[in-house]
Amino acid sequence: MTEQPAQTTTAGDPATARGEQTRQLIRDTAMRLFRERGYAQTTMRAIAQEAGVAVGNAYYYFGSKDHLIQEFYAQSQVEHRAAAQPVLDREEAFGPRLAGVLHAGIDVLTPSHGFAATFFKTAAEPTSPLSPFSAESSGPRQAAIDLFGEVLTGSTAKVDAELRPQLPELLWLAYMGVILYWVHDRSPGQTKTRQLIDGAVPLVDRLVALSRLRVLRPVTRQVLDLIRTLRH
Amino acid sequence: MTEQPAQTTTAGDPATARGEQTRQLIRDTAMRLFRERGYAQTTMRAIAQEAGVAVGNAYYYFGSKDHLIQEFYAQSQVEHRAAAQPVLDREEAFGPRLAGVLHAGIDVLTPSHGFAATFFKTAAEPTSPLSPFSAESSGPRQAAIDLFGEVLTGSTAKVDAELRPQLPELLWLAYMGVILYWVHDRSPGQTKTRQLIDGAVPLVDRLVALSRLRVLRPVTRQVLDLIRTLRH
DNA sequence: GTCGGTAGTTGAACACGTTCAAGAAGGGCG
DNA sequence: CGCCCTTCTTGAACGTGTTCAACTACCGAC
Repeated sequence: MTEQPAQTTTAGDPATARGEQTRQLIRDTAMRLFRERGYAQTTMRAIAQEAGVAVGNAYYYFGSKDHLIQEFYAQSQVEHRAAAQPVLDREEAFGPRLAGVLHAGIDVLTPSHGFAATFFKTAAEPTSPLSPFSAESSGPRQAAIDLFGEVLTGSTAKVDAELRPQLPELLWLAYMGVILYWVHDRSPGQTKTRQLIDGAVPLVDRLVALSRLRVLRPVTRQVLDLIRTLRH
Repeated sequence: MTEQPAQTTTAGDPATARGEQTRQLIRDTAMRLFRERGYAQTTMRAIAQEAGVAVGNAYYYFGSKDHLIQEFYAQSQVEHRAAAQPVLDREEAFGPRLAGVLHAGIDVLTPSHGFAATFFKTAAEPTSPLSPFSAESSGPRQAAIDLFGEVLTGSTAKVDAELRPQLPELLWLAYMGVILYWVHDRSPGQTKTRQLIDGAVPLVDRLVALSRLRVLRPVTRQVLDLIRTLRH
């Protein structure tokens, strides 16, 4: 229950609902404390106190402590898109484009490695609205998938016609895998995740190129059929 | 802190420490309630009450509510091993052996799909001792990896010499992937997970066979090098 | 200007996981 | 039997996320 209010934010209405300021204040305070102390160590009481509001007020805007995470989620996606822009402008070949966008994603997340790691557990719960697969986060998810669509459309790569429509989502899935690795990555500066990207991208690149080969056509088909079956 | 006591259970000493009975009573009660009500809906107070002990007593044996999950974890692994035995006795080819063992794993987990799903989130947290990658669960993990080792050693498959030592762990990783899909699988009876297994196993089978081809040797090497780099 | 309704705000209260100081039970040893 | 030490057990108390009935602030309508 406890719906997010700002249904009014349908389109550009500058001075929207009265509480918009409070909403942002609470969100920003929460993000700051998460970064400073970590997710578990940040209490709702602390957020409310630092923001100068009552505890219940935070719950008026955000259904739960977990919902504050979704805010981080959306914010990161926007930053990722922005950080990817130079890469999309600069690179033309598929491989470098993909690598650049993946690196940009990790760049954006890196300052939050400490607390982001702990909260991705919540994202893993299927019933949670925070799951990257859930309906509730379909907005940021679609934006992310679209970003990988741009990786593809802007590139010079020739892709199998059947594979092409599926590929953006598959690349996004691979990105989720990279993030899963990154979350568990204890190497200093998460350098291993960087190695993962640099090592895996050429393989993906080659695999995509191979998908057009006549000999491999049946395999490509088989894989794509399986994927189509497994999608919900 | 709060170590699990029964260090004494090194080998077969039948009437071990005094509290062993209590320990099992609490564990069994917890498992029953988890199945009946789900993980989140089962309170520690309820477990204690149903087991007829004080709340604090449960914490004497299990460091936290999450630690009770690890018990489920270990128990499932043992059941999986047992359920896989007929398959390993019956099948000789790599593909059917792998498929059989994967299906056996899902068979064991199926009755707990409802609550297992919610608790796998805890397993996803890197800092948690419950993570399948953590040191604390290295016991069950190694047992699981060994099981996939048996899938391989007992089979007639010819495997690339360099790939062979890595393969059991890779198969286990794939199994983790299957479980991740299963956790999110909302299809009735989780039939899609079954389709995933039946669809993916032939592909894996073919891939393993291809790894021996001279033409693909460089790629195989490249992949294996990457994996070796990424292991912690 | 006042009235009414919506949007926003409050903080005490609840249920939960967890901790801990206190005690009980058991057993080896004189 | 009495002593001591380890193992086990207790339940009140703490801090947490969350709820909710009550209250206030604002704004349009008359």
